[in-house]
Amino acid sequence: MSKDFSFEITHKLEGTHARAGVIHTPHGDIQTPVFIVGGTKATVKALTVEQVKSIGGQAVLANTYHLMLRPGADIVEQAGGLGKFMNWDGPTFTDSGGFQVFSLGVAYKKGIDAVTNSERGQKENAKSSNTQLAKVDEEGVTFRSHIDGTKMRMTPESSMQLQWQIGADVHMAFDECASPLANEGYIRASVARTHAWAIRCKQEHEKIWAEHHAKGKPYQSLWGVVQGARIEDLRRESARFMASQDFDGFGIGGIFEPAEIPETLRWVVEELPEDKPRHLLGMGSQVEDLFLGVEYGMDTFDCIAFTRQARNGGLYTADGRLNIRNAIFKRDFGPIDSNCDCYTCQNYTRAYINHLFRSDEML
RNA sequence: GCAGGGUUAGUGAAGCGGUCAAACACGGCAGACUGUAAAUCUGUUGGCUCAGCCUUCGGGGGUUCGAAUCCCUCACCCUGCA
Repeated sequence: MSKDFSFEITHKLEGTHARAGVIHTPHGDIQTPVFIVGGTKATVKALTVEQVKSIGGQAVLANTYHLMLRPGADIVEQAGGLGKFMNWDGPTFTDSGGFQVFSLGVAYKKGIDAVTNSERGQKENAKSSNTQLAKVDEEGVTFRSHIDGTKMRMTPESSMQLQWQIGADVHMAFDECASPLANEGYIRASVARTHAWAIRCKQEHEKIWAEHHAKGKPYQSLWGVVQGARIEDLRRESARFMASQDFDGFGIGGIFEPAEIPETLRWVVEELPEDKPRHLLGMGSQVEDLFLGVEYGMDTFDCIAFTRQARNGGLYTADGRLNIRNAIFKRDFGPIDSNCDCYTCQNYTRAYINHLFRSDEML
């Protein structure tokens, strides 16, 4: 069964783990390293697919959990798959829904900061959170829909089935993203569970692939997700384990403080095979983290931070970040970034964007 | 002309004798944003030489230990009746 999916490395940077390459998918090539654009609910918020393309977006990552709730994976399948559904003809990724186990579980109503070591996080963490929408057991996860409270169940097998229905080119294995504040015993048990789930994902994936192949449908790849928090032997063990399972690529999961990224990635990259792509899941809220990730051998990245920041007035320029809502931009009739040739910088002023944000205008 | 009601910080609006520099909302000023429960959330918002002090509740004058709150008066705005 030939798999219409491969990865080739075209360049390496001496003295680092950085490399450039190409991921070949049934929906076209992805030049790496690259940021995969967040399209959680089968839309890149506030952008048309043409706009995503015009700024260099090569691939879009959607979310299994969100699409399962709305509109339903079966509807996406009937529409002809994720790309067809959202009019994106390029490569697509789906996250497994594993992260929502975390964000609807221990991080529920606290935000991710609350489960990191940041000062603000510790303060937030002290707030009581007496309800969680997700509970983990060895077999899988029981959720309550954040939309209407319906009790639902997700397992490695069901995540695979849903992802095949949604039909992205890259699927993530169903994992548990443990809180970095959990005790070591919990984290070790969680990584063991993630490994057991990875085997089940792989088995289910092969089974579905055989069915699809028989019908002449294209391959959809499966990437294993490395966990292990900040514990070196666990991270290395997890990476070795995932490397042994014949996945098409790897996701690196977890929640990091920026300062912890280099060392953690180094542990993982030293254990992973060179010839397969590596995706950093939720790479951080700073643009600089992207460059750090490249240096430490990551090929693809995703993060919702930048689209969210943009929606809330946080804009990046060659000179750094600015908050376009600030009063100093009220009468600034220059472009956001004078060295940028994008549509917005070419046609609109800071004063106008400032006005749109202050007016809650959607443009 | 007569009779009622009203005038509170940038705006709207509570307060009706002390715990009032004055609730709340909006507006303003900033901040946050990690595999998106986020077009969301947080802080702050009279002044100052800032654990205290000063000036504010339409203007002026009273009562009281104490007034945004009670009384008199002036101004303006509404609503009825002539």
